[in-house]
Amino acid sequence: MVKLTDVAALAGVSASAASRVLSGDATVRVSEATRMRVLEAARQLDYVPNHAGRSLRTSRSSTIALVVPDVTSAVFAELANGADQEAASRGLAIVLGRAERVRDDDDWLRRMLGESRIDGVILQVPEGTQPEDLASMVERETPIVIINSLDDGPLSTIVLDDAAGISTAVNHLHSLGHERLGLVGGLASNATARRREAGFRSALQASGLPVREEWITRLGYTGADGRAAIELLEKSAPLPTALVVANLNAALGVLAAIHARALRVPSDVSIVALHDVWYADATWPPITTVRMPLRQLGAAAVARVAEGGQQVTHMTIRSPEPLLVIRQSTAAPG
Amino acid sequence: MVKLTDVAALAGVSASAASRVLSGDATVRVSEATRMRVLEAARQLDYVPNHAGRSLRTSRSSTIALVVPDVTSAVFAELANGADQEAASRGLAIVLGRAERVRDDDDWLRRMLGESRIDGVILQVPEGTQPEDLASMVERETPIVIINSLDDGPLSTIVLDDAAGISTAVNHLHSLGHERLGLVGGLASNATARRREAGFRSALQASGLPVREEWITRLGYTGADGRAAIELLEKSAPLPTALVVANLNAALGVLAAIHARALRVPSDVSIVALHDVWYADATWPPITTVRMPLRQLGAAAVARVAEGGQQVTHMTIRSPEPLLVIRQSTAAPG
DNA sequence: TTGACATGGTAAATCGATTAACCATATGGT
DNA sequence: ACCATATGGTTAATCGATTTACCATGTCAA
Repeated sequence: MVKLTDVAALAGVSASAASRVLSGDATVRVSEATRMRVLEAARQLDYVPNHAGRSLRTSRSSTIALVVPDVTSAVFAELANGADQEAASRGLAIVLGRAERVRDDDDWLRRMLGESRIDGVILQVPEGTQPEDLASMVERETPIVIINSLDDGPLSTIVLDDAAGISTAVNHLHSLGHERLGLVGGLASNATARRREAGFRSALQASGLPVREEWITRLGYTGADGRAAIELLEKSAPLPTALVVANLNAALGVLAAIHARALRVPSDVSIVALHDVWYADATWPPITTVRMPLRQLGAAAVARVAEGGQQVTHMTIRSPEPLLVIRQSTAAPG
Repeated sequence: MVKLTDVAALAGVSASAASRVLSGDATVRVSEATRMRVLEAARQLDYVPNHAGRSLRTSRSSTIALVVPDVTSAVFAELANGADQEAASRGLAIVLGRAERVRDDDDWLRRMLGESRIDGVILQVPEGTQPEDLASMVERETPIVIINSLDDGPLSTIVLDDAAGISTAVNHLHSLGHERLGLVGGLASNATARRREAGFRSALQASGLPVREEWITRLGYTGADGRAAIELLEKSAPLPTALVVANLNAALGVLAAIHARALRVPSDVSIVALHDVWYADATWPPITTVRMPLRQLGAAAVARVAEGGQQVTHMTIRSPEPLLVIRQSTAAPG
């Protein structure tokens, strides 16, 4: 590997001068000619600074960890794209971590931090994690931001405007003429799920519709949870004419369970799900969804971590607004 | 952060001695008492070696990159689990890379290698990548293994036994009484897709069934590709009574397209898809799949990269054998 | 008693990049 | 003419861990 001294030698300057030129140090004092020779030498030798050397000296790794419960959740793709882009524009690298490993005691995150491989962390905690579970992270001086889950507490947080998303879904159904709406929600222990449920309730009230407790389930976000939700709702017949599903994965299960009962979507039941993901368009019928500003969430999280800062902030991403993507799972009732 | 000299000081030895003790150097010569003092000091101070320091000195980062075209493909989850586990047992870290970034010219991989942040690479190339596209990686001294795609060429490869997987699917359908089988395959430019198609042809022949070219599509692995495949097959009516779908994502599209035509699964058409993923169980009907040894593939890839070695090897993971997971998308014809 | 070897360590160099602290020469103002 | 200040650099220290090359003592055999 070619190193800084090789570049300096070729350019006929000291390593020190080369370093300052290459890092774009504004306070550097070199003649334009020298500058050019250094840059040209670096280009010619295809110089890439050694990360260990730089990182050791500066004690910064220019790397932040993005830790999510499930990388394979399609919701994650857009989040990661936003994060990537923001990181690239700041010269940061992102390493992906899978939150499972943060829970077991092999304790990936703590090791990465201890080894100084990571300057900061964006953490989406798994469903059901309580603020107390994060206590051990609070003392660290490392910037941490919790996304998409808690919206207060001793760590900085960034969340989506879940209530607005659900409200968009409710308004769509109401404008189609539905008056009997149910919610297939996440676990009550989950802060996101609570925000979505609160949004559901207030959207119904705003529309002058009744809130029927027996039409609200809180079983979780997986496909199996969605299926179970239909079983549960069935017990308190009659079913609502439309369902807001708080997560697209659950919506797959909901759809399957409805098919299994030989009901039709949307003629018997309309469905709107939160989060717009490729397979919303690959089901039958394709599912109407509400698209959330996940890309912006990712970018904001990187920005927040990169800027470090000691004070704890709580932020909600409201822009762009939740976008209704109408497909074929919603129609007028009856 | 506590460093080696802190530990050494507390234990009353030199940094040199502490280093050897902590790294478990077999050739070290220290008294048992000293050893214990060092270990105890490290424990007490909660010492974690600084990665940059170590990496700079040893010029190894103990990190390998796992680069896949789509982290959000559920197929990836198991692969990553196998890789993680093997890596952990070897004291290696894995960073996830998204292959999109390897293609654009910001050239993540080359930077990571240039910066010496990575000792080796496990690379799943995107559909349609040709051996020539990888030429620039060949010269590198860094260990690279290509997984799940090419099965020969100048770089080491590891693949699944795709033919055996497809064969398992064909045998299942044949044993149910199907004789008119179609294949919804991947792009012809894709090596995996070619292996699957070859497996399909030879399995049909082995079963004494005819190969009908008009029942073989090669449109790709996405949900939309699956939908398009049905449109294409439709033109050469009559449809086969059963379809082997080379990828579960495409199977979602196939299922949707079949529903859209008011045909029934499995009574009109049976479907088996390759790869067993959560949403196979969340569709209607739940899809019969063939589960492949992805975990073993991930582990083998890590092992191969970790062992470095200069000679190029080509390997196929055949164990455990492809496993048929019967759900409700397959039944006897008619 | 002396040389050889084992025992239990230590000192110092090294990896590559950054940066604080200098230094020589030129230029300008008074 | 001479001090002050630019200009255009260079030297050397430093980050933390590893590793090569040593160095005291102690022990044992001849």
